[in-house]
Amino acid sequence: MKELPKAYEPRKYEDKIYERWEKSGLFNPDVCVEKGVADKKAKPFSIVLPPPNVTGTLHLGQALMLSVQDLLVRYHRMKSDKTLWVPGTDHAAIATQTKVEKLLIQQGVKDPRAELGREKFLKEVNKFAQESHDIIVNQCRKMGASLDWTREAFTLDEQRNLAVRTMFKMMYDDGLIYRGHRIVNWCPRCHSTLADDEVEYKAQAGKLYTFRYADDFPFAISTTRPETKLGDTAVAVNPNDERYKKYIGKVFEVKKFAGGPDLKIKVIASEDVDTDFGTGALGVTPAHSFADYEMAQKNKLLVIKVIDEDGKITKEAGKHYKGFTVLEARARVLENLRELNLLEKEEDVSNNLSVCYRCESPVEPIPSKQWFIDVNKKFRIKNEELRIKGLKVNSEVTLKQLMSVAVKNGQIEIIPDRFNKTYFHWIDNLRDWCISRQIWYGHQIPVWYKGEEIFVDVEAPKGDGWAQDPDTLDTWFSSGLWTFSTLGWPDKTDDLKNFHPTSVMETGYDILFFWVARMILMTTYALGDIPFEKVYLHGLVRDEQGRKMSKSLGNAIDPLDMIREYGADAVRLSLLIGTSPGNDMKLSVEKIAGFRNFTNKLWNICRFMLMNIGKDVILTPTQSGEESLSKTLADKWILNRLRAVINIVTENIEKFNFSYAGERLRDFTWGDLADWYLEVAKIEGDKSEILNYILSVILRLWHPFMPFVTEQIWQDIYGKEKMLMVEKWPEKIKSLVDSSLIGMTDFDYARNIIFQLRSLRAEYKIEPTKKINVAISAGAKEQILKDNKEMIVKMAKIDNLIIGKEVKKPINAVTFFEPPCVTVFMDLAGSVDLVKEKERLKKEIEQTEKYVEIQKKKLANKEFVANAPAEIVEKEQQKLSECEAKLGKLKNQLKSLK
RNA sequence: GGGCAAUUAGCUCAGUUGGUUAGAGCGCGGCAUUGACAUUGCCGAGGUCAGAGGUUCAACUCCUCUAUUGCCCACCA
Repeated sequence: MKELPKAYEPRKYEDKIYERWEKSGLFNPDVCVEKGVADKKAKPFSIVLPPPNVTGTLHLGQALMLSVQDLLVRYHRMKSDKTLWVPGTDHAAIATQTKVEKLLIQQGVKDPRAELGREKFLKEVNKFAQESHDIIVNQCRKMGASLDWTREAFTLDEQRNLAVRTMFKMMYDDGLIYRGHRIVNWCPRCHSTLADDEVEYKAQAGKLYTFRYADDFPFAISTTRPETKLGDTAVAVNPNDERYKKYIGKVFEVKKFAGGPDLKIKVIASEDVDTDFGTGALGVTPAHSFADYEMAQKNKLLVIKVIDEDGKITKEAGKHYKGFTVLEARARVLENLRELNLLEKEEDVSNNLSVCYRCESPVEPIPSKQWFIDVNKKFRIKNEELRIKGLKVNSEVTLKQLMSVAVKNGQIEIIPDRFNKTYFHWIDNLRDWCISRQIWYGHQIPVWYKGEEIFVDVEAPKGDGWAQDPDTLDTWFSSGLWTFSTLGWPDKTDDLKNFHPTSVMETGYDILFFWVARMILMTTYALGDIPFEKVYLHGLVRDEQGRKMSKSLGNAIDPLDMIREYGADAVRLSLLIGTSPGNDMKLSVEKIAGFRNFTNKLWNICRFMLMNIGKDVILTPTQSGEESLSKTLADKWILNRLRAVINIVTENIEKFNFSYAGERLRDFTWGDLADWYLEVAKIEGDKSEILNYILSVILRLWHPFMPFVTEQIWQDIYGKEKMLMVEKWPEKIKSLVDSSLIGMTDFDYARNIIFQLRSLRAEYKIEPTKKINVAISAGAKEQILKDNKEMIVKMAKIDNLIIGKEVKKPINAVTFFEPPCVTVFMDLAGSVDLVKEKERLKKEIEQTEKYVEIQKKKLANKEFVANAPAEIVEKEQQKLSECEAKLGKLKNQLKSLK
């Protein structure tokens, strides 16, 4: 029999183990079927990995996501499901391009895009992306992620590009994608549009200025952005506002506003105008505000663009302003207004500045011609195999409705469910999605122009003179296809048939809208099916003080450093235990170190068990027949505990309560098994079979949580032919013995006595040299003590135990000193605690009796039974029988105490 | 402005559909130790479960209000 080294050193084993796993091919479900690990007809279980961006290295958020998903995947693989976990990476358009631009600028290229041109620039980006990809993929391996690398995908590879083009064409033909001149969010630094949810808001101290357009303008307006007023074409007032009613419909001409352009200001009415804000009159700038644009549409106002794509003032604002930046222009407008004595008031206000979520530069709403997805347009459902409940083929729906139905009808379950509300709220407020981006890195829009002609198709048009739209698609457009594009769509592949819809989508709640919602949109539209059955949202990983981890704060924990120092298993446990879905978690190095201690503990538990199993026994993992293994009270006890823990762990993994499952398993392993059972085993001896059984069960239970150390132990014990990764998950045992049955409570009773005996020396200040005899009278429980006398004596570290009738002097818990021995007399049958216990039981019985009475009356009430829904009556009935059973149990307990 | 969540031991958090005496890890104090493990074991201190009301035989758990903190959405120019 082999022996394990004294301490577990993750670094020595992890890479080798991963290599063996990968080489075995068993990450691939097809190989599992081939090798008989999973049945061909087995239930499929599939997850598609949320693709990490190719912009950097693995961070803790991704470590968390890999831990959770690998836990699920390993669990299902061990349950013999046909289990697939598809890896991939995301090209992350703007993010990657921005990063490469920064790097090039650092290298001395002043304006990378202008200097290199599209082709050369993209070459640089691709080079960077490839390097970054290699790093991150390798880091996923370090975490132990059992991803099927043979199916790896990239959001920007050939297959995915085909999917994107196909999708674009489909939506275009359905009239869902259109090109329009609209107000869009524009980032002057990225030089691109942004989707609504790519805009973030930062609270800022600002100023609210109140001024008149001109001396002869009848009233003043208020604004925080005076520079945009160069493009005003109207003033909106509330139609009920007595002050301004008379002006509605009138047009005022303003000559050289603030030394700049001539304006024609029409006074219009709008219910949305708050009469109490500022002067109650709102300057309307149709070109640079979403709300104003809408008003302009309604009132047929001119749209004058005064800010351009560089964030500079256009010539429309006149020579006096042309070419200035927004901030410069603001100062200039104010200066002019002051000179003209038009500025009436300046107030400090806090307002929200819109910034780009990637580069944090201020975002400008500007009018621009872009591609949009229309979320409100009705179209006919054409999918032949429509699998969304509540919809019919050929009926008319909007994309919004599709997204909403799939969740509302319960086909997609979001965990935790409170995010349902957020999801629906988001859909309600959703506007058309601007999908074109003026960046180079991404899927180029499959649209070609020749003069006035437009051509939209999957492939480029034949013939000369066609030029493809230079813009690329929003990165979320391609990510939205991820669950099915990775499985081969638009081809009708076996993978698609077998593994779609996927079982679980596991990701952070921060991209519920960005990504999860878009996947639902794209999938329901393209396939007429849901993308996944369950959405499990994890929280953000924060530092000890609850701050976001970031490089600039210097509080970021690098998962790879942690893996090197404490092992991947410790990192995984620290991310899985003590966390709950949808809630942020705080992580510290100490916590990871704590779990490193546990991996080592498990190692040593196994090491010890191995030493006690006996050197000549050839071990094979066992799964059944444990009944015959229990010989002593302690055996019975530990097997009962083990059964309970198998059930708890299994049930809670199924319910996505990974933290609880792990905690209970740890409590069992450390508390029950190591601290108690193994100590007893030292005394009782001859435990080969039962230890072998327990060992093979706990290793399997732990494997999804900490795959490396468990696999290493497994192979050391059972040989390299056997791979724990594909061993069968322990069966749930349905007929679990009730915890109140003798096997459990009796050992707990004995354990209790041992606790008391152990503290005798301290309590009575007995010198270490003296021997202790204990005389116990314990009433009804005396038989237990007699049966387990030897074990108790040894565990309690006393010298002799005299039980029951053997006690000559009936004395209540006093000591009798008799050098060189000490005899302690204990009367446990009449201890104070028992009196308290009786009182407690009586009270409880009283309460329960009352309840039973009430319940009985309720159920005797014919009116209630006849009118209430059957479910409720049944539930009440159940409650009653439960309580009656409990009452019986309590009475028995009370009896046994007397 | 609208919404969501959190508030339990010094710290980080569990507490599974209301039901025995509210738990764990870390930290703290004490004791132990030569062969599984100092990356250890045992014992202990420490909680009016944020506050107030309500429902109930029974509330950390359900309801209402209040306070504090965090997040999301919208946005008033």
